[in-house]
Amino acid sequence: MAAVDRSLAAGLPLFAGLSPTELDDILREAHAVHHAKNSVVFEEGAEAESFFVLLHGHVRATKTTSDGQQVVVRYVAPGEIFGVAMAIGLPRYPATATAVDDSVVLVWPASIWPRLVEKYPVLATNTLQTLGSRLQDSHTRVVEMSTEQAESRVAHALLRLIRQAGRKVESGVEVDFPISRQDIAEMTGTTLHTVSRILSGWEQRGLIDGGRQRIVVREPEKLQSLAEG
Amino acid sequence: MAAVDRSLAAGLPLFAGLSPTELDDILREAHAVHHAKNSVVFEEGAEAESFFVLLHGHVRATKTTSDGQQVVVRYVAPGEIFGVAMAIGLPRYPATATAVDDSVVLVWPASIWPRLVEKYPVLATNTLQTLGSRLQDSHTRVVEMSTEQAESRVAHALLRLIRQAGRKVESGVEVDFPISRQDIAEMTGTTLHTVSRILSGWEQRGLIDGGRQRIVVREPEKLQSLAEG
DNA sequence: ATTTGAGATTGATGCAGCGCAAAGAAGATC
DNA sequence: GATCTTCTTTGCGCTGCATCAATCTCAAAT
Repeated sequence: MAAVDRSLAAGLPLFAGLSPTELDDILREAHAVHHAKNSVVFEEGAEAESFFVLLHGHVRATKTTSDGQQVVVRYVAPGEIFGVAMAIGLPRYPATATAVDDSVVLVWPASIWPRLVEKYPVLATNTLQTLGSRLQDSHTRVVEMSTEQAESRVAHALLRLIRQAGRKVESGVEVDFPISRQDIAEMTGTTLHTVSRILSGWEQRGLIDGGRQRIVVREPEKLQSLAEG
Repeated sequence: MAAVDRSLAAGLPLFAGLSPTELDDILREAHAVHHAKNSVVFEEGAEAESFFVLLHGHVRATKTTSDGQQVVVRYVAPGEIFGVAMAIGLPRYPATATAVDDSVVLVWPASIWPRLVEKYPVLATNTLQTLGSRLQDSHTRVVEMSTEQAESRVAHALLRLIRQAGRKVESGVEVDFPISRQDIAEMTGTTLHTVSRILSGWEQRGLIDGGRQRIVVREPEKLQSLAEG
């Protein structure tokens, strides 16, 4: 098992309130794993054998319906814990996690979670915060899908993407991992075609720059006003 | 402050793993409050001064958009913890909670949550489970709203309602609190009109019995097959 | 018993966005 | 550099559901 350096993990929200020694104790049980772009970290329905922290890269969580349609549940940003099925009492992963970029994750055996939490209860409270903000996000999405129409939903989704994973470039802010129109459709409950039309429109109006699996937002404020209808 | 009898709270998932003495210690800080039908327990955006456990009745959580549209986030069943803003790091309630029936809730000051969790870490892990299943529900809803059409979504919502709050009657299973077509519309992201048409159709086919703020499901299996498309 | 207001039904109309189709553009592979 | 694959664009017809509007019904209030 590869030893994991403390400096990689110090400062992550999950480990807030732990001393360096305690952190070392926790990291001793982990190992770092590299995932190539487009490789699957874990599959929906598989036994939840591990839980994870994303150190570098980006991971997409998706659910698939019985008739094969995919829905993007969320994107995991560096520093986040994910795959916590065990912590919430699920024996299996509820979604599929795919690296959308070359990524590095810390991996712990799920079986040690109860022991770890008993020893360091702050892990539970920190995870509670993470889960809480995910729940907020999910509810926000439900509200948006209930009340807004496609263009506003796509605008909101794009704004969220650049907030969580935006990289400054000369012309604006770019989503810093490869993302297709299909992905955005699966995030917003529309179709590839509708998203393509909407983004083309925005590009003509100079709000964004498009490209193959690339989006640069030039005018976040104008996008914001579109998002609000 | 009214003393709360241990027998009311023993056996609730939130308190799993606590001894009777520990439970008493926690209940000492709580008081029971009655809420009349249609009264508000807490309001979206208000300072999160308390957290709650529902002992009896039913509570609806809703969010309101800037333009005044309501969305039903979920219904709280007896035994559940709710209003846990503080535990997930929010200074304000993210939704409005309304008693849809005469209800009894236990109330704790939110300020004691950190101290309580420090003393009884199992509270955090139990809350983690609750939050996890809520997150699952919310994701399920996102998936349904992305991929299913109105009739399936209403069928799913109704099945969930009778599962979580169903009462056996001679002709089938009844949702055991008052629920309007408007409420169901707000749960499923459709309109009152669409829900009314759908339920009328089902009633003609003998799947359900309707009534003013009343729904009895006669044929859950047929509803299930509708839900699956 | 009457009133009143909230909830429910039902019809008519319009349109946002989906399904389908076909072609073009940009990387990936060899 | 040629081929292949994946992603994207764009046009068109169609339909599910929202929107608007009118009416009906029942339960609680007085």
